Amino acid sequence: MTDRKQESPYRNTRQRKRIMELLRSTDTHPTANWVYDQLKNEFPSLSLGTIYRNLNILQEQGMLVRISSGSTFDRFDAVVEAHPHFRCRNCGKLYDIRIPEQDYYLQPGDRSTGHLVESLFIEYRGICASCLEDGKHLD
Amino acid sequence: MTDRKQESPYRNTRQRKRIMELLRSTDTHPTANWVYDQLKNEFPSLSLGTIYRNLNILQEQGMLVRISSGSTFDRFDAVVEAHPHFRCRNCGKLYDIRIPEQDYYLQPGDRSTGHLVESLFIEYRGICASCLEDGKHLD
DNA sequence: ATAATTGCAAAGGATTTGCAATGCA
DNA sequence: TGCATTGCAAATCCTTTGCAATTAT
Repeated sequence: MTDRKQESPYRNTRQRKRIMELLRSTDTHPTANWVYDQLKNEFPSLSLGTIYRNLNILQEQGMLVRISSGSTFDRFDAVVEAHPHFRCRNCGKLYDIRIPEQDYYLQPGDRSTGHLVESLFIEYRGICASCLEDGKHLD
Repeated sequence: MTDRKQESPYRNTRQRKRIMELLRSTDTHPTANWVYDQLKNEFPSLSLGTIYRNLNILQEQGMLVRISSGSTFDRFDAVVEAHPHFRCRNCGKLYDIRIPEQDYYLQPGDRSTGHLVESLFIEYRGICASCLEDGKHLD
């Protein structure tokens, strides 16, 4: 492995740095608007557009993950490693679930996490058979 | 078990019936707009509002499931039973994965489904510990 | 008949974008 | 200095909603 300098066109602005720090400091899966509220005192002329642009860039860089929150606004998570979430259908909160991998598949009715599991949603992500076939993913 | 008549305030309009039929006839997890496009010839004065209202009602009735599609528009699935999905990061398509429950846990790199698995997203849904505690979910 | 449902159009809320000014590298 | 980034405001996109007319039960 040769070590070569990573050429990234991205810059490290104060705004971007603080957005990332903020997301790393919490496990509440904030919304873009929450991030904006937290930082607008620090940057009086901050705009929501800047928040969104940065969240998208940071996601592109793999620094954070976008969690689409059923039909309303998105949430962002600085914990990139795969881990299960729990969403409460009553209050809407989104929790991290930290359990060993072999215990990932909790059954409906399970309360071992303190939360009452009613249903499970699983989504794999990657490259589909069709795109693999014609190498379209190399575009 | 006494059998009593189910009192539902809902009506069975032609529009709702066709929306449901359409969703049952496909496994492409259509968007609201796709449904609208399919039906507007059949109902020349159909409106998107009607589609959305019906999708919400059908979801309420448990006839279909809303799948929030990372940051863009939602998709709907008439297969209500829990089953894993696969989302292609290249073409954006959403696939059903039909495998036995004990095989749910595919590892990154797995190609047993034909698709290349890169990551796994797991979300449980139910009532969180805090809501359970104060019975808030009974509201 | 009564109340759910429709079509229409306008409102809403989250996110994106064009552009001139700004500030990292 | 050059170009990514910012702030601002307007634009977009998906979804919801108010209202009067229609229709299922």
